[in-house]
Amino acid sequence: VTTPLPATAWAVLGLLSFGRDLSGYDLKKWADSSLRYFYWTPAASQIYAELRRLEALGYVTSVGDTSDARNKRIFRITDSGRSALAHWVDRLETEPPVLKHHVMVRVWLGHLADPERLRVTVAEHRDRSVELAAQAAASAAGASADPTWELAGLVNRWSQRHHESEARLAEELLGELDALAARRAVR
Amino acid sequence: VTTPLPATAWAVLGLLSFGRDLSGYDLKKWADSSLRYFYWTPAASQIYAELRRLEALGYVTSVGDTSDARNKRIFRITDSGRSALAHWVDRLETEPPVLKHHVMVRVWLGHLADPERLRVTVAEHRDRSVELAAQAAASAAGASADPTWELAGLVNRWSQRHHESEARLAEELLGELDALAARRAVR
DNA sequence: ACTAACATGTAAAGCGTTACATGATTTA
DNA sequence: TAAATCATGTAACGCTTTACATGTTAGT
Repeated sequence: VTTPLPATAWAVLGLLSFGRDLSGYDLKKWADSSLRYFYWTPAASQIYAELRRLEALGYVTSVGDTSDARNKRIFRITDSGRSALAHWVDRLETEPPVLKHHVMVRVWLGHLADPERLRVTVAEHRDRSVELAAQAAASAAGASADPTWELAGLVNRWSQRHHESEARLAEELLGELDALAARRAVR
Repeated sequence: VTTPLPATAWAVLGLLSFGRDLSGYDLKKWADSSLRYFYWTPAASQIYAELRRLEALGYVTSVGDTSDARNKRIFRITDSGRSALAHWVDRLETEPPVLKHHVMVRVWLGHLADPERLRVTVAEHRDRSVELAAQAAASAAGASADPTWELAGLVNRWSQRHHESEARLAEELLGELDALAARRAVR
């Protein structure tokens, strides 16, 4: 029986399952440039908190690092951690994706809004999506052929397409907003 | 200056901005069948909590209802509430959408997973997306021509397309998973 | 010597959920 | 009259963030 843990804990453990030993600081940076595109990026303080919890569970250990001593604590996943993570991944009841689309909430309340400002909000969302798609594409390009990374590469490409799709939907919405404004101007 | 409030509070207030006076119970039901597709549906207990907060701020009042007395408290948005909500909607700095895709986290960790189970997980996500798209389409169909509801209708159609896109991306991913399995079988 | 970046953490507070409690109303 | 649904709420807990504290190391 696997300890019930929030998905974020498994995600942090997952970052350590790709064969590299990393510090909390490194994990935060890596999360910002990978996890971010399809899941979320936890605050640094939370990463450290999760690492403490994972260590208490015996899922990670801090290894006395050879090279870069500094102040760093380098973490490594344990066999027990890898096994627990594999069980979590293999669970068939998966939580549905969480989507909280603050932009769409505003559009939905558009009857209270200035149409021009609404337009700007949606256009900014489109631009943000284009940017995210490009970043995810860059991540995907840097993928290795190593079988450990093949699935991660698939997810990178999925992320790219997801954000491209968001941009496209935003663009369509802009068109509809304009059409609606035109109809209202006629009246 | 508008009181800083979580987006969920504005969403609840927003539900009351369409001209209907509703109880907490009704708000929960309506959120489940509309807000859900592009934002999120708060727990019933949170809706009641937000209503109390909104009432304390003077953004809603409970109106002595004529017809259906029961135990119900019917809430109505105040002028002050409508004005505060309009200011929030018109803010230009919009929080980016929050996406936590638990399915993709699992695919990303696919090197630890049973490929067949991974396939099932993705297929279930695709089916769920198809279902959500259909429900959002049903919501969109029931939209009125009333200008107050025009934007809401746009968001309904956006939601439909969004979930259709999710289904399509999942389908593509399934194809890539199969291709990957085939390549591995050859080796 | 100074600044920026590295690196780890604590404390407080807010958001949100689940589980539970309570009672009224409708339907069989 | 029993069950289902309506209807509102409380309590406890967990997740997550922000703001802050602290010290180190690298570059200029």
